[in-house]
Formats: sequence, C-alpha cells, structure tokens
Amino acid sequence: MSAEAATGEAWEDITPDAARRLVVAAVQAFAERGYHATTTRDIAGRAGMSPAALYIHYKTKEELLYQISRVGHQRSLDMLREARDGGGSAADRLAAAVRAFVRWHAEHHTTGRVVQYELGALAPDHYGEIVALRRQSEDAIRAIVAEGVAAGEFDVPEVPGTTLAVLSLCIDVARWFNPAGRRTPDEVGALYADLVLRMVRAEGGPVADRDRPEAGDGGLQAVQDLPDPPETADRRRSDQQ
Amino acid sequence: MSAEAATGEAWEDITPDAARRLVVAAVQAFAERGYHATTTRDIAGRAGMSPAALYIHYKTKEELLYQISRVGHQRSLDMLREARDGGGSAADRLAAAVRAFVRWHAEHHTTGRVVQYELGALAPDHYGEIVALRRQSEDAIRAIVAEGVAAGEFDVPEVPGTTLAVLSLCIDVARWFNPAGRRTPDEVGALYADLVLRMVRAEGGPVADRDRPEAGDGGLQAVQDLPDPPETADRRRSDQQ
DNA sequence: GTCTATACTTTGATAGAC
DNA sequence: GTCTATCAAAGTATAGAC
Repeated sequence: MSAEAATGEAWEDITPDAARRLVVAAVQAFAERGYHATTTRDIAGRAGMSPAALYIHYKTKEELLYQISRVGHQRSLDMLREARDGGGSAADRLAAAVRAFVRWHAEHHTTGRVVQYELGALAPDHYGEIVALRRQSEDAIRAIVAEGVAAGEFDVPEVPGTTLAVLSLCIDVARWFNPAGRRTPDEVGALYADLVLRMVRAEGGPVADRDRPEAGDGGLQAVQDLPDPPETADRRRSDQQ
Repeated sequence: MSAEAATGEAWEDITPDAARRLVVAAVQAFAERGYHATTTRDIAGRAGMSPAALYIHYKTKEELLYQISRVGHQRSLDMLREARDGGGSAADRLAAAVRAFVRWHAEHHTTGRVVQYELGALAPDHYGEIVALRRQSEDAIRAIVAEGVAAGEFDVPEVPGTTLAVLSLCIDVARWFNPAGRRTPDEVGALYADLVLRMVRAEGGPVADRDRPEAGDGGLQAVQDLPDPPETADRRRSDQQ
C-alpha cells in the first residue's frame, strides 16, 4: 500500500478533488514535520498546486488542521461508542474498543499523529470544540470500565485513572507505530486488547462494594486532564505548571 | 511551587546563570508552543535578555533543544538503569522503574514534553545520538521484563511488545499530566506501577518454557519502533507509511 | 479554479558599540 | 557579555490575469 493510499483512505468523502488532495498533503506534511514547521508552499506543492491555489479551498492553514482534527476525532468517538454499545460482556466491549482504536491509530498513524499531537496549534474556539469531542471519547471508555466494575467483572484500583491509562496507551500508538516494523496494525490491536484486559480483570470472583463508579459527574472532570490551551499572542506565560 | 521553580529544578547544574535561564526559558516555551512555533525572541525575552544575547551562549536555537533533549534522555536512562540494577524481585524492580519514570514525567512534565515530543526538530546527527539513548532506555525495561518471565514471575504475551507498551504508557504521562488536576506525581506513579504489574503478573504459578527472552539481539531491534527521522530539505516525501 | 507575481510580516542570526 | 540596529531569508496570504 502506498503512502498516499494509506493516508488518503481516511479522506475519501472530501470533495472537490483538489480539496481532498490538499487535506491528504497536509496530513502527511503535518505528521512528518509538525504543523508549525509545515509551510503552505509545501502543502500546495504536495497537492500539485501553486501556493495560491490552497486559499481557494481553505481560508487559512489552521483551517486545514481544524478539518483534519475534527474528522479524526469524530471518527474516534464513533468507533469507541460503537464498541461501548455493542453486545457482550464488559470485557468483550473493552477489548473491542481497544482493538478498534489501536488498529485505527496504527493503520492511520499519519493521521493519528496530527489528530493527537497537533491540537495545540488550533485556534482557541476550534481547540475548545475538539476538547469536547475528546471528553466524550473518554466518557465512552470510562462507561465500559465502570460497567465492568459494577458487574464484578473488573477489578481496578481506580476507575478514572484506569480509564486515563487505557486511553493514553492507545493514543500513543500513533506516535511510535512504524509500518516498516514487525507488527501489523491487527497484531498491535490484539496485543493491546490482551494487555488492557490483564490490567482490569478481576482475579478472583466478583468484587462487590468496591470501586463503584462515582455518582453523577464526580469523576467526569478528571477524565483526561486537559492538554494545554493553544497559544495566543497575548498570553505568553502559562500558569499550568 | 512556581512554574519556574518546577522547570528550573532539573537544570541546576547549568552554568553560567544566563545559560541556565535560557534553557529554562526554552523548555517552557518549547513545551507550550512547540519548538518550531517558538521564536528566539521569545526565549530571550523570557530569560530577560535581548534577542542577540542568546547567541553568546548557544550557537543556534537547535542547540538549545539538543541540550534539553540530551540531558533529559540521559536522566531517564540513569533512572531506569538504577531500577533495573536495584534489589528485589523482577516485580519490585519493574514497579520501581515505572514509579520513578512516571513520577519524573509528571513532576517535570514541561521538560518531559520537550524531551518526548520535540525529537523531530533535532538536526540529523543529534537525532541519531538521542535515538541511541532511547534504545538503551528500552533495553533497561526489557531486561527487567525478560528476567521476570525467565523466573516465572511474569507471564506476558510477548516480551518486546509488552516492553513497548510499558514504556509508551509512561512516556505519555508527559503529554496529559496536569498539575492542576487531582493527582500528584506520586499518586500517578503508584497507580501506574500497579497497572503495569497487573499487565505482566503471572496468575498461576511459574510458567516455564514460555516467552523466554530471545537469544542474542533478536528482540533488540524491534525495541521501540523508531520515530521518524527529522526533516531534511532534500527529503520531502516520507516512505514510512 | 488555477496561475504568476508580490505585498507585508516575522524569523534566525550577525555587526559593531559599549 | 549584553545591547541596539539590522540583514537576508522565509513565512502567510492576497491581487489580478487567464
């Protein structure tokens, strides 16, 4: 499978053709060099256009990133919700979620890198929208974990923290996966589903009255301790550390 | 603890004072905005200097990143080797490695972000040097895992893949950790050590003749499927996907 | 919709006074 | 060692012809 085919697969829906070529080119460039190191000339060049032609389809470079980020996050969310709402035990559904999420991040690791690691370059309002999608993704995984604990199927030290670890493990696949390596996306998905089930599986029988999911939104906030907000011209010093 | 104190802690050794201020400023700026989005004016400004003063202490912006990356990776490696060579069972040593590595990435998440996520901006020769350090870090963890398997203490689906997952889990802490969140670095370290032990722990007794570490360097290459090489002017198209 | 040409800004890095 | 002033290059985005 060629580089362009693998990247392009995720963007079949986009029309017209020139716009899709720009998105595919932007994904590849952003993944390779990062958003800020990528020039509009580079994107346009990869798409076979002059630098000016980019602006017919996208108002700014950031709008390209926003499109990529939004579609990628929505796709992730759909995938996780489908696993959450699928049939079977909590273990079945958690394994399905991890398998699908990891396989996607391996298969589309180029897109995955942009989606997961270039968030900070989004404009503040776009950033906020994406963070909302990320929270919902975490909600989906946490629901499965919490249900497994409530059913006595799982035994975890802490529901929100375990959820965070599971999500984190899956996301980082986009960073390290190398298609020239020894594992296929399917194999990584299977391995990770196995490892995650080991993390949450109850060793003995059902464990009652322990680590029940908290009522209301008590745990919802902690979810995925949020990444930094994007830079702005007037706030140069961060108070986050 | 102030932002500067937390970041500065890791850089006490650097002299003269102006050089250290520049490194601390660069770490903060690179972590917030990324290497490419950070200007030398910004770094110098945070360090209380004029833009030109930066070049008395560092020849280029990249040299600053290299210094940060090298020190951070060396520190990580020392930490992991110390755990590997410490006393106790394989479980004790793996828990110690994860606890220390995770705690460091949480406490110094600002530095951690630069160390783990800005690799791609290094010059090719510097990049190669850093990759060598990363391989050695992975070697240290894999050694503990392999020893646990050999002793029948651990039962894992695959030694190199499990090692990769453990390392990946720890690294990603730098991305998501938020000091304003509910967990302290110590708590995250303890949680993650627990989760990792669940991943590798044998459920029954010793499991013999299974998943023995491969002889020689058979598994060494797979280690950490390498991140992409840094960009160069003449290689615009990547063949990695 | 795409091109060539270009306006305008910001960038990394240097020169030379002190 | 630090400053002010500045250069050359590269950046995003636009203008106007076709």
